[in-house]
Amino acid sequence: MARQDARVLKGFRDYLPEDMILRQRLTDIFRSIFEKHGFEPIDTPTLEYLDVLTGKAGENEKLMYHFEDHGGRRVGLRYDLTVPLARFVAMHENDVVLPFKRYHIAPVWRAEKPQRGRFREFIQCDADIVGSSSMLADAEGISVLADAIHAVGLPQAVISINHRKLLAALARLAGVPAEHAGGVFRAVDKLDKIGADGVRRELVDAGVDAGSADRVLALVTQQGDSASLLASADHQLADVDGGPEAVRELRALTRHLDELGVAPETWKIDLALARGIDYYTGPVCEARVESPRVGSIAGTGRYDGLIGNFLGRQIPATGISLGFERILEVVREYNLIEVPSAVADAFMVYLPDTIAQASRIVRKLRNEGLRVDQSIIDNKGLGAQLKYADRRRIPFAIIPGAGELDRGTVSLKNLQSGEQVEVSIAGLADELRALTRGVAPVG
RNA sequence: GUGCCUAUAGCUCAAUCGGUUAGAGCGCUUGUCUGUGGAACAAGAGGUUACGGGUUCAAGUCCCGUUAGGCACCCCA
Repeated sequence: MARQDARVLKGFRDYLPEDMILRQRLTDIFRSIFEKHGFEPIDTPTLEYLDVLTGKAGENEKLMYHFEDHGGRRVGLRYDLTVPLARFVAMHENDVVLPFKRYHIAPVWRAEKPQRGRFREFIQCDADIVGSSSMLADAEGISVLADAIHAVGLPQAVISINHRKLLAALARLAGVPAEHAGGVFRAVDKLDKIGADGVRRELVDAGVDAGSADRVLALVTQQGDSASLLASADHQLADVDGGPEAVRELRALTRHLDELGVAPETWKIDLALARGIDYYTGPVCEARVESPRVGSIAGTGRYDGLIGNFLGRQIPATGISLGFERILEVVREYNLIEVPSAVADAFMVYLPDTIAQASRIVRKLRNEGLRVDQSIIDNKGLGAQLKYADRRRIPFAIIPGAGELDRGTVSLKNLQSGEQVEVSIAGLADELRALTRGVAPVG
């Protein structure tokens, strides 16, 4: 018989139990941080009308999975969680309380070329605040970001903060015409990657004259601590449209960060930070790690125009996106999160004479909240069953020997050390709880 | 989507200039060993050399295409 090919699509992956245990642990950490900040969960369909996803512009359509469904509708798999949020708020305006704080942990799809930390199906972890113009909202997002970095223990993660309007004002000051502002953002954002000369070349290629390009570069590469950068921007932009407002907002934001207890050494103002997404309108922020080279691991930004596309009137919004897959790459590289070796706490061995009593003990342990795998290997000896449990990396085996049961006990074997003790059946649950504490899952 | 690199057993890798039946370690199965696993020893299974085509007396090795992975673009998490 011809065998069906077993294969998966490029950029799509299976997850083994050991993968999923770690992935679930990481989403548990993020969920708990989101909820600690008062964000509430929502979900939306994976499939949306294509025009909802692409909006009027339709420019990301190339990277989107889209097709015609059986009813002839043009549909697409969601490309991010932000556009669905905008549609969600517009449709449920009467059911949500503004400012609306929601988090959303769910897969999205992009038809990109896969690389390390880049997949075609991947999890996004977003938290957004809709309906607040206050810099408190932006500060809240950065606080989530800082907590997430801290909780995972990411080494040397740096949070850079800038403001889209500040960058636009600097470009205006340098003499760049407004229609080239987008090109300036894209070019400047690559500064640490391609260097000043590379950015200059890219600016000129985009149609910016050489003098303006040099002035832009000089302005965004000013050095100094956050306060002095803001002071000098304030001075330079005093008469530039949008400049004073941007500086005022960034000052408010950084003050709130301080009030929220976000450690000052975890973030810095970076006038060259732009971020690619074109719908950002206010403060933007990005976290990067140097190693492994997976690029940006999280970003935040204010996007006051997006939701209005669905509502017909403007609603301000700001949000954060944690780069789940890339953070996971860093976690694996540095072994940052210790996860239980198996889901089960203990493995109940099958012995032909004591199966009934063993099953009753298993039921009792499960009712007490312990995770117990009962052996289904009834044709092999004790040795083979211990080996099976150990290969599953279950930490303990319970051996319900007839002699022990007569004494009201079982043997409890630590499969790592080989140590074995006789434990009373009445005290077994407490004993197991004590022994497995510390590697229990979050929440 | 574009360009470059890579693909040999479950894993990590070897195979001279294109030359006989593609090897090794680890892992796996079985036995020594039917209430006590991991060690040791012995035996064994496992390969259309990613897939498809071509050149050649002869292809894992050279050429073309496809698929998948990596890197750089693009874009982004």
